[in-house]
Amino acid sequence: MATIKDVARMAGVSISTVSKYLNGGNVRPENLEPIRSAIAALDYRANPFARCLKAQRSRSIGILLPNMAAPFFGTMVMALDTILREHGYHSMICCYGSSHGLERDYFRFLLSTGVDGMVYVPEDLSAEEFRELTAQRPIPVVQVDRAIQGVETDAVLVNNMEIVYNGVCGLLDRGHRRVAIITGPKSVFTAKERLVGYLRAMSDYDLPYDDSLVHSGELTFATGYTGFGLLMQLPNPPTAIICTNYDITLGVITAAQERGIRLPEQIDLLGFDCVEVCSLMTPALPVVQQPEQEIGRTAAAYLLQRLDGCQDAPRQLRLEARLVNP
Amino acid sequence: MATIKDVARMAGVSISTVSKYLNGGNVRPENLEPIRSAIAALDYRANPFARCLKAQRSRSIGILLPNMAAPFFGTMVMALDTILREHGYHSMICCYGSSHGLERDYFRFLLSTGVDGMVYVPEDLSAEEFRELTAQRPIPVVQVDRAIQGVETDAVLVNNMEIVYNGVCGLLDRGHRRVAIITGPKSVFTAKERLVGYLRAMSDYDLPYDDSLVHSGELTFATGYTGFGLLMQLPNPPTAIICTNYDITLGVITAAQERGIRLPEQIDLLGFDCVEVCSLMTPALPVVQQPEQEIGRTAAAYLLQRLDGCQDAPRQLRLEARLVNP
DNA sequence: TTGAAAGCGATACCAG
DNA sequence: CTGGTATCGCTTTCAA
Repeated sequence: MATIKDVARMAGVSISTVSKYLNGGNVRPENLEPIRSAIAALDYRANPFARCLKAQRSRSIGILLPNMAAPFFGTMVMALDTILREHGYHSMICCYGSSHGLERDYFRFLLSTGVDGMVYVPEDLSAEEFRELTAQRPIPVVQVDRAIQGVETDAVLVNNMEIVYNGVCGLLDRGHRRVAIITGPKSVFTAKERLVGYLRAMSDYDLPYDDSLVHSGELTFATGYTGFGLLMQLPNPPTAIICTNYDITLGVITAAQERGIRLPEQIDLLGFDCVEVCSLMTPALPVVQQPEQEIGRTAAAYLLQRLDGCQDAPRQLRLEARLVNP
Repeated sequence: MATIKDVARMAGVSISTVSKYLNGGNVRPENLEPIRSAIAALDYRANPFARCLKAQRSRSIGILLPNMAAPFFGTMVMALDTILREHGYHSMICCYGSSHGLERDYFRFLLSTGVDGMVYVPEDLSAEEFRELTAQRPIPVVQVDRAIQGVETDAVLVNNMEIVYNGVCGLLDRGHRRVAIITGPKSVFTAKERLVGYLRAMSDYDLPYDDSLVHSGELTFATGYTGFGLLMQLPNPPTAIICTNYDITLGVITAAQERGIRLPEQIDLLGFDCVEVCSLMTPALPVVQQPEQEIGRTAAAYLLQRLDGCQDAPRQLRLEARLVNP
């Protein structure tokens, strides 16, 4: 690879002049052409490491999330990445999956990689751990989809409580009285909020809390699949179920089909995130759709503002999910 | 951030000694402890840019693909990334979407970023352009899912032709005679191969080629959706349709539902990639499932071997897709 | 405007 | 084994 030195030599000017040219400084007109052609001839490209070493910034953003094979996150990340790129940043994506040690490791890793900022979907980190991790190198972080209680950063969230409340009310209005919920671990922010929405709706309809109707586990297909089985075994099984993420919904639908239970005739269902699937069932199943793209775009905008020096108080935005096929 | 200099000073040794300690060299036992505690006290972490500048390698891999919100690519990338990471590499993911200028731009960008190797799902680059792009900085590239004709790199592909051939034969065996295909642009490697599989099956069953049964467009929902409409308007519409990717399949199913056409009773369908959806339809629709994880893992393995200095002739592997719900 | 020179932080050679 | 030093490629003073 050609270096700036080669360009300087070939153009017959000094290194500094080339550097100035490269960085938009003023260069005597008669020097312009030689520099330009030298760059072209040598196909010169600045070494990014040398540049970052000097500049102390990488123009890269860390993105840390559980899983990007899930359409929700995949779509969100694409939107995020597009905006960041338009502004000269590129992203380093890390997925910690369900392995909890990884979340902390990757957080460390991204920091050590020299990212200028971070978009973070937290799952298992405490406020204290977060602070400890970020103490060394304070960079702007935007929390997305979930927020660690007690950590004050920009956050782009969704109105989980309300949307589930509305969804459950819909089921109750249709006459259901035994409505179950299959949801993620209580430690996960979104799972907790969605559970609250469910509980509040049940309570508003004067239905007593029934522990056997609340099934929580990992945010996986298996949780939905086995959860459905367990609910069906109850002496008094539910007549409707609400799921709180993509994989759980798929698990439930699959389990129902395998048992020959027809949705929504025999068991009513409110799905989450998997609009493609729910909309294609006959009849279409109601499902919560989150504004993935808007989430990504907003997170990008917030982060870019911070990178631009914005010092406003941390903002916490709630975007609206909507009910499809209600 | 603390530098190696700070550590050296605090530990009372020279910079070189610290460096040696860091890189697994031999250090006098009594120096070990001071160095260790200095590192801990200062929370020292090597500056990645300085390190890369010196080492002339970044330990990062570029991943260039059309779209990672698609489950096929999302899953593939997750598997790929996991393996790479286990071997000390991290990945830089770029999606060029449907915007063709981007493919070349991002290729350039990834190269300029200093990646040590690349995993590449090509779409619009010619062999010549590819060679031109890679000429400057020769790094190992593994082509995945698709391969540019005339470019000799490792490639991990799928048996597109055979699987579609088998799928179409299945439809023909069930008595269908008018089988249509909705597929991607002929310029896309996989679309072309899948089309060949279709044509060959039709020809093997002595069915004359009918241009109106072959609909090709972008690999999008819209193509499937409108393609279905067009096919239905034919004076003599098909009785079965084969789709050749995720979005197209979704588009077709949606269009069918909106028109109240029942699958597979009225129109038989062979889907592609969207196993979640097809398996949950009643009855389940046959669908081609690709070994996403294996593709990712194999690509990673190939690349790691090259990074390790392997100079064998380029390998081209065909993994087997399979028919689900046949 | 230009160019010499001092770093940025880490590695590796080589003499001690 | 240790530590001084040159070097990686680039940016940025600072004099001229």
